[in-house]
Formats: sequence, C-alpha cells, structure tokens
Amino acid sequence: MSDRKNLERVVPIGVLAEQTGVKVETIRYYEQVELLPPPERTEGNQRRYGRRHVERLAFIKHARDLGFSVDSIRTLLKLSDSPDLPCDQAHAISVAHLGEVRHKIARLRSLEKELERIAATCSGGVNACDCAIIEALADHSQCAHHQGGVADAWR
Amino acid sequence: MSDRKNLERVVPIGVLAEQTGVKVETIRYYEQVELLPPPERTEGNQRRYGRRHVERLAFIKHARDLGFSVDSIRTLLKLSDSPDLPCDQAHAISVAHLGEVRHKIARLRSLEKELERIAATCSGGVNACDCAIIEALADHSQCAHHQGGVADAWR
DNA sequence: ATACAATCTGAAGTGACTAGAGGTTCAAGA
DNA sequence: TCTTGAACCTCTAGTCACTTCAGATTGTAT
Repeated sequence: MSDRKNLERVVPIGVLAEQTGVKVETIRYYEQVELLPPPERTEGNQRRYGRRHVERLAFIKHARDLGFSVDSIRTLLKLSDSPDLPCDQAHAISVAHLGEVRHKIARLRSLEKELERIAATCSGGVNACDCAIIEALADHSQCAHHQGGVADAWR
Repeated sequence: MSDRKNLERVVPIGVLAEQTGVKVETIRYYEQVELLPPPERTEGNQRRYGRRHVERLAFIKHARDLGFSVDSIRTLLKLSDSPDLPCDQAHAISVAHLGEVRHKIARLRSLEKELERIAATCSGGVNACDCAIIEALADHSQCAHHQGGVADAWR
C-alpha cells in the first residue's frame, strides 16, 4: 500500500452527492457559505472528497432534514469539532428547535381545520356559486384564529 | 355633504396598515406585484386608499395567513372579480392546499418524534458528554425516517 | 414658521438554495 | 493515441415573500 493508494477513498463531487443525497450544486453552496471545508483539488481543478467530508456532509444533511437552520448547524459543527466544550449549547439549540416545531404543528392544525371548513362549504359542484371559498376569504369574521396571523407557520 | 366630503373615508398607507395588520412596506410590495391596484394619490404623490382597497387587502391578508401563495391569491382574486366564472378553480386550489398542509403536518410530527428522542438522550446536565445530540446528528442510522428527507416540511 | 412624523422611490439584502451559460477535465472505448 | 461525452468548473442571476436602508419629500400640529 503506497502513499498513493491511500487516495483510493477520494471521490468526485458527483459521487459525494449520490452517497449523501445532497445535490451537487448544494454541496458547492455549502462550501461557499463555509459549512463544508474546501476539499483537495485535482491538477485539473476538480474537487476530490475524503471520508471526513462524507461524514461532515451527512451530519449537515441530517440536521437540515430536521429543519435546523444553516446557522444553527454551523454552531453544532463547531461544538462537534471541539468536544471539550460543554454540550449545553447543543441541547439548548435542540430544545428551542423542538419548541418551534411544536408551534408550527399547532398552527398548521388550526389552519387545516379552517381549510377543511372552507373547502367543504363549496364542494366545487356543477352549479356555479357565489363561491363560498372566496366569501370565506373575504370575510375574516367567520374564522377561528381571529386574533393573530398563522403565516409564521410557513417560515 | 359635498363631493369633497366623499373623500373622508380615504386613508393614507399607515392607517391602512393599522386597519389590516399588513405592514406599510408589504402593502407597497403588493402593489408592485399587482395584487393590490394602485390607489389615488395626493398632489404631493402620497397614496390614499378607499374602502375597496381595505377589503381587498383584508382578503389578501387572510389568504396569506392561510398559507396561500401570492400566485394562488392572484388567481383567487381574479375569480372573485368575475363572479360569472365557475368556482371549480377556487375549489381545486383550496383542496390542493389542504393536501399540502396535511403533508407538512405529517412530516413535522415525525420530526417532532426524532427531536424528542435526540433532546432526551442528552439532558444538558452538568456533566460534559460526548454529546448525544451531536452523535445522533452524525449517525443517521438511528433515526426513523431513514429513507427520505423531511426538509420539505420547511418550505 | 417650524418641527417632526409619515411618506416617497429605488436598490439591495434575506435564506437556502436552484438554474443556466459557457467553458474545461476525466475516463472509457476504438 | 485519439475521440467522445458525461461530469466537472466558475460566475451570475433567479426564486419567494418580503424587509431594510438611504436619502428626499410631504403633511400636519403647534
């Protein structure tokens, strides 16, 4: 096993993309915003990734799937890079995030209710109607969550 | 009551914002993207809105709160402007949207489960840990929704 | 008359990518 | 060795629904 053979695990960006389920463009984007450190390059300037990169990108992917912001992930990565720090911060991020998720679920539920009500009143039948959906949207007074917008659930 | 007195219900943008709960900048944005028709102006070029505008903006606000896209709202508004058209399209938009909402709820629920699990394993206690949260994020294999990303729930 | 809040326009920034143009490199088959 | 053609490169701009900013103007109360 020569020095050169140690490079066998080195893969181009397309393979990394396949292995992690992250698109090629997104990988380059992550490098740009400094989530993923710049990898080695071939003489022809193409990126070649090692096992460390695969792991780190998997970490990022998983955290993104869980809805953590890129900024939170940056913090989480810093923590995982320096294991001597206490993990209180990681715990705080997760708990805060769990709170947000629950909040979103609650809002979406009430949204679901109202959409059900709205969609049910006009069943979209053959007869034209002074459409109940449009009326419902025009007349805010019928609706349950009268006091505050629900739009936050979408951010 | 002279002709001029008919303008009494006419309000500047700040008042419209207060009445509808939509920010001033957002109102101008809605005008720019042609959701809200351009209002009259004073001699000094300031916007003055009438009752029609208040109603239309309330419609838009309500629909946005319900998570309809600006594009869907444009269609909905066109429909409400021409009541002779059948409302099938409005119904279709609502039903599709309801489907999306339910999808999001389902995804967020499975997310909630995993975050609960992750946050519980490391309770952020006094002892430093080889942080369980970070481990959980690094090791995708422990997680339930192994086969597909959940990130869509955030869009 | 003056102060000052409200309004105006236009451009740029946000987050987290995605898409496209136009060019270069790599690896496999002939 | 040469030739394809897929994969790669950089850079720019676009997406959505706003938000923020700078710098100028207008409306209104005292």
